Amino acid sequence: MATKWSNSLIPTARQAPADAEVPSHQLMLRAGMIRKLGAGVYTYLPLGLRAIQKAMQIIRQEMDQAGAIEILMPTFQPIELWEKTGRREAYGQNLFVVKDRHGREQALGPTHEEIVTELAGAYIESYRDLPKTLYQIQTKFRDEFRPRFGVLRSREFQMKDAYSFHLELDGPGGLSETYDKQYAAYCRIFERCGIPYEIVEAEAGPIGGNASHEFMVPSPTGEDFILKSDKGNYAANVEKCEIGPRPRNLEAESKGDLAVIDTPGCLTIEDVCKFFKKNLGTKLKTQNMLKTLVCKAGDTWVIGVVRGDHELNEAKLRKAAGESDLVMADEAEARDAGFAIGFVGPHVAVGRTDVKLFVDPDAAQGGFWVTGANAADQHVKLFNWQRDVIDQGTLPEVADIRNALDGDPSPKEDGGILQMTKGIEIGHVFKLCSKYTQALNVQVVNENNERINPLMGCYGIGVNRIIASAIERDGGNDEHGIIWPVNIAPYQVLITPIKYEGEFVELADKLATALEAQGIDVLIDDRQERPGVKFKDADLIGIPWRITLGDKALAQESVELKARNGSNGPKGELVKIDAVVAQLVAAIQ
RNA sequence: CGGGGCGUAGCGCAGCUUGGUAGCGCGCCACACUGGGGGUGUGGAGGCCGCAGGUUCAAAUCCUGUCGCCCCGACCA
Repeated sequence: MATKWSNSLIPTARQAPADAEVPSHQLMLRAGMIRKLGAGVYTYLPLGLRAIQKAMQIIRQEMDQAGAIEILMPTFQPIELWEKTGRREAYGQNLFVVKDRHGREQALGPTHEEIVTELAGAYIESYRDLPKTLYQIQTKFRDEFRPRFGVLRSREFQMKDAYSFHLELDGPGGLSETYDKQYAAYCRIFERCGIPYEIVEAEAGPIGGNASHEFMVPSPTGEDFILKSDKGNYAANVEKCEIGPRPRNLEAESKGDLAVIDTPGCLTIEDVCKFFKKNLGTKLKTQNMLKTLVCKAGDTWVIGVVRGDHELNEAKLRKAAGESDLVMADEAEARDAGFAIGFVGPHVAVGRTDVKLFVDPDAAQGGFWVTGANAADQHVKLFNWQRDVIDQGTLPEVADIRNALDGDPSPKEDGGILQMTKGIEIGHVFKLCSKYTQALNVQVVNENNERINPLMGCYGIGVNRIIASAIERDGGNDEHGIIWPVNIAPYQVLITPIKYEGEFVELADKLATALEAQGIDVLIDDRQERPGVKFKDADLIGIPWRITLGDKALAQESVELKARNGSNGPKGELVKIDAVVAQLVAAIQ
């Protein structure tokens, strides 16, 4: 049976709440798809639910096609598992932890690596059981520090997550094979959903290579930064993006003597620049300063130096230093170890055997650097690498350790230039290898009866984000409302009788029944509203095809057919009643 | 976590400075007119002014606390 508008719950609104900033959020609220219950928590009303279910159905079909098997794991998870893998710490505040009546802590799952690995440990015992790919679609919880943009960053959301288990990385049945299958399935899913996407390299983790990819919808409202070479042969997210070779010159001569300047309370680069302008009358640019960041790996201090206007990339520094456990140093601890946090300069490394010094090429230059004086409330100017560090017996290592920026050279070394855009992450595929099977001591026996940790892959899709991205995408909305891709639209056809009475009732029902017999879902606007109201609402909720029933067309035994995306003209077209079903079937399938 | 702001009807907002019986637009209900792009009129309903204390004859308004929400920043999927 076709849905009658009056029987559904579609609370459209003329105005969006003031706190809805981005188009998808505003339109989902105005179209009556969702209702906010609290920060980052939404009820899905009928239209929202239908859209999400359409996306889920496509995902299911493609997962099944790719050989994955659906299961459903608990949201409510023993905290011990999270402690064993170290992710309680790693997730930190983003992990929801609840106590039961006995005071035991449980996590509300933000993802399910621990749970699925435990499951595999219980039932997958032999290489004969491999490979195996399990997936689920369910609710995840993340205590986002700052939920925003409606459904794009919420605290409770729908995710498809798949996990695969393998004996080997390569070859038949290997992790790479399944990874490629999932990758291909993702492409089909997003194509069927009708959303434009780009695939970028993401931070790969322990085994390197192309071990992780993110699927991004290009959009100014995205929160992830993507860099693409203008040669079209490289794309990566900002955490991952390497930068091509850049000139360096550590040996440049100084332009004057090192001078200490009192800079009371100037803890940041910005502070120092303001101080120079205000108190010294000198215009100091951030790019003429050196930012010296103190990190720690085990007992070793690792200092990363980047230009004042650049950002340190921790993952790059970690790789350059060869220290997998490198993190930003605790401030108090660093102070105790002799680092004047806020006033650190690269020459702090001089004479210290417990410090490794790394410098980004853009910072490894001559010039008149202003940087910390390694004493509280003091900076120095005219810092010079050769004189103040190298001649003092410390050799800094030059390495790419900063985040890439628009205009940087491509790592492909083909003259390409990186360009920065923003995107919404809708999918992520990742080779986990044995991280979790080791942590949770899951083993299988191989052909030689040896016990080994199976390799894992994980593959996630943000279902809500598919819906929001479909609206955010180019052509996904206009000044009147949403424009759905046909495959994830809440309904494919909206029948709008100008008057819902008499022969129009019968005609609407007849067309709806005929369309539904062809597998097309239909919403009938049976409300006793003025035509203008119905048309405005139709545009707002964005159903791809609208059949308008009115006297004018009926006099010619016709109806009006209009595509929401304008593909059959701004006013649509007149179609004979007998022909409209066939025409829609052809257009939709 | 730092800075800023906001909580008054379903939504958008005014009222607060200078305390004196709570207002506007949209939406909602009834009736009439109207009837192909949010129409018009008349009449209505709807608020513990986030919550708790305090000051006062009197608090939406002033004070204190608290909770919630939002924005910017730092942090992070």
